[in-house]
Amino acid sequence: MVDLGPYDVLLSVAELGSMGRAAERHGVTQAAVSARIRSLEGALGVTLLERSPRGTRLTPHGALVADWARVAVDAAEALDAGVTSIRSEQAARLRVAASLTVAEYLLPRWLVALRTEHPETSVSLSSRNSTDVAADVLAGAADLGFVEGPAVSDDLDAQVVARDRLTLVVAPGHAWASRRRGIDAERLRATPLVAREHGSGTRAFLEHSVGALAEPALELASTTAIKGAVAAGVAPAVLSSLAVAGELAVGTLVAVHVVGLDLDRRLAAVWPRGRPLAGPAADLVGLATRRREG
Amino acid sequence: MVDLGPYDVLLSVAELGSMGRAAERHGVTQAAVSARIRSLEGALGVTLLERSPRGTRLTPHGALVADWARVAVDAAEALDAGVTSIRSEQAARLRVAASLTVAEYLLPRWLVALRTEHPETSVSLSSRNSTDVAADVLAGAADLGFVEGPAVSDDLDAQVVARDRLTLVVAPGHAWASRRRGIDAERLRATPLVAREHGSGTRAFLEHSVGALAEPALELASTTAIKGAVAAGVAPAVLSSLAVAGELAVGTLVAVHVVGLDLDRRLAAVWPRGRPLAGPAADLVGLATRRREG
DNA sequence: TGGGGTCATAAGCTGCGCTTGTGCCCCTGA
DNA sequence: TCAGGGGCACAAGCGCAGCTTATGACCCCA
Repeated sequence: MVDLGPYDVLLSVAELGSMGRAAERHGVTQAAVSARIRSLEGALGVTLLERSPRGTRLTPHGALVADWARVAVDAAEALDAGVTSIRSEQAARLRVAASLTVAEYLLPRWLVALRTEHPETSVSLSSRNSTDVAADVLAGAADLGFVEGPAVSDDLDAQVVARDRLTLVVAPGHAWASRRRGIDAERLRATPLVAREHGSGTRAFLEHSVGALAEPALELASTTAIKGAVAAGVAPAVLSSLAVAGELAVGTLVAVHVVGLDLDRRLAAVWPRGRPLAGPAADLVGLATRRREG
Repeated sequence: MVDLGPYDVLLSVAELGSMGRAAERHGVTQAAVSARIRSLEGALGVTLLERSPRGTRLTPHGALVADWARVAVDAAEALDAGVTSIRSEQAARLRVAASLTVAEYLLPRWLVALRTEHPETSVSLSSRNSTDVAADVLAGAADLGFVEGPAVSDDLDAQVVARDRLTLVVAPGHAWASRRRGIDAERLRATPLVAREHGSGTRAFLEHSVGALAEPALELASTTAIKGAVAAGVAPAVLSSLAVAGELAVGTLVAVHVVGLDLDRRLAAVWPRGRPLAGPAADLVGLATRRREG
């Protein structure tokens, strides 16, 4: 597996314009940075940085590699922020409970941002379904919750932090893929889908919107596995737009409109009613909201 | 920086259902896999795998971590496939020249797929603008090219492998973000944008569609930097839908419709006319096409 | 009841990447 | 004109992470 360390360093050098400053940011020696970059260049056989006595700039090759690397490094940082928050810290200053869609796609990046803006805040995350999240927050087992759909309890204050849309997706070769008009809800109800095991909030929301569904064609444990099965032509699936944005852009999956159905969902932060948000919880909600509202 | 090795192993274990088989896939001992997983669990303070004498399954915690990890590992693999193809191999069996959008967003994943389907194929990649790509292919300096927009020369055969759409994006707080109707082309022409240095094919295509543009508000070296500037409210930008799909889904950026303008683009593979595709070049084009067509 | 499958543990070795220390080069400013 | 500082590169030595090998415990099934 690739070691992202050198690429992380490369990105810092590119941003800061000097190996010395990048070394400082990473808490290592300038010599270490120099060696890392050189060995990276050695492995690639091209120079990535244009050195000068005044500093350092990316070469065109370097810019391409840096763009690729940014994606990987960002994903790795999100992963790290996520797993750090899972580590059951008794010392955690902020206990968050989140439903699956939020935990899977949104929270890691929020945690990365929170870490840079408020490094002193430690977060502990537990992933539950939406009703359990509400229960945890009401019982004081969590300071802050994130749920799918409208507010679940009158005893909670809520703030919408994101939206998504349940999206019917099929493989590019599927008959539905070329239907410009989409399909109707009846057709969807009658079709076996690829679904998540233990049908989470997504499935409940879908059944609430279209009515009872056919038995799943296949039940899988992870969203990634579902996407793979759909792309392989097993059956269609209904997933959050957050989950399939990349695949839709690249064309690995195709979205199919469902006539007359509005599958927009609000993703909201919730906390005990009447107790104004403060401290780390307010930081996190503010940061999450800012990502949408500017 | 996070070491993705243990997560890669975790994903293999989850997929194969046993540490021993995962060890085999990675070419290491079962003991090494066991140790890696244990140390990962130790660092997190939770168990990720449910061990049994018949094998191993993800716990709910494990499933969440695995979904996060899949994103990071995939990105790292794409990065690795990309840099491997930059390594100027004299032994390369397939020389590819690609324009920036294709090189940045599409090719790495194609190369990952090519590596698994045809491990014996080594690829060398050079990133040029579309006209240079065509010239390289015609001159025999590249076996296969990928260009933006319609075919550039009558001496080349072409095959559309993907589409994208140039997209006007602004920060969520920008005045245009709330305009349901979008803005007209005149407004776009008159507005200084954040642009890429040395305006690549994207800028040329845009000027071809809407006419001469205002002087850029800011010129930056990487797409990532442009997205950051737009999100920070510096100015709008026009980028490939491939570049902004994730940000649009999450809400970090907002797409603005430009009335009466069709910015759809075809991304095509090109090769010398009359010489039917064969060998590694045919593999790659086929694989890239299949990702769209099923 | 033994054989094949699973995972865990212990001991020992290897190699990668760090630090420290130094050298060279270029620009700047007194 | 020359000293100083900031830039990067090179060499020597060390520490530790993670591997392998070898073995043990457990469970299931024939």
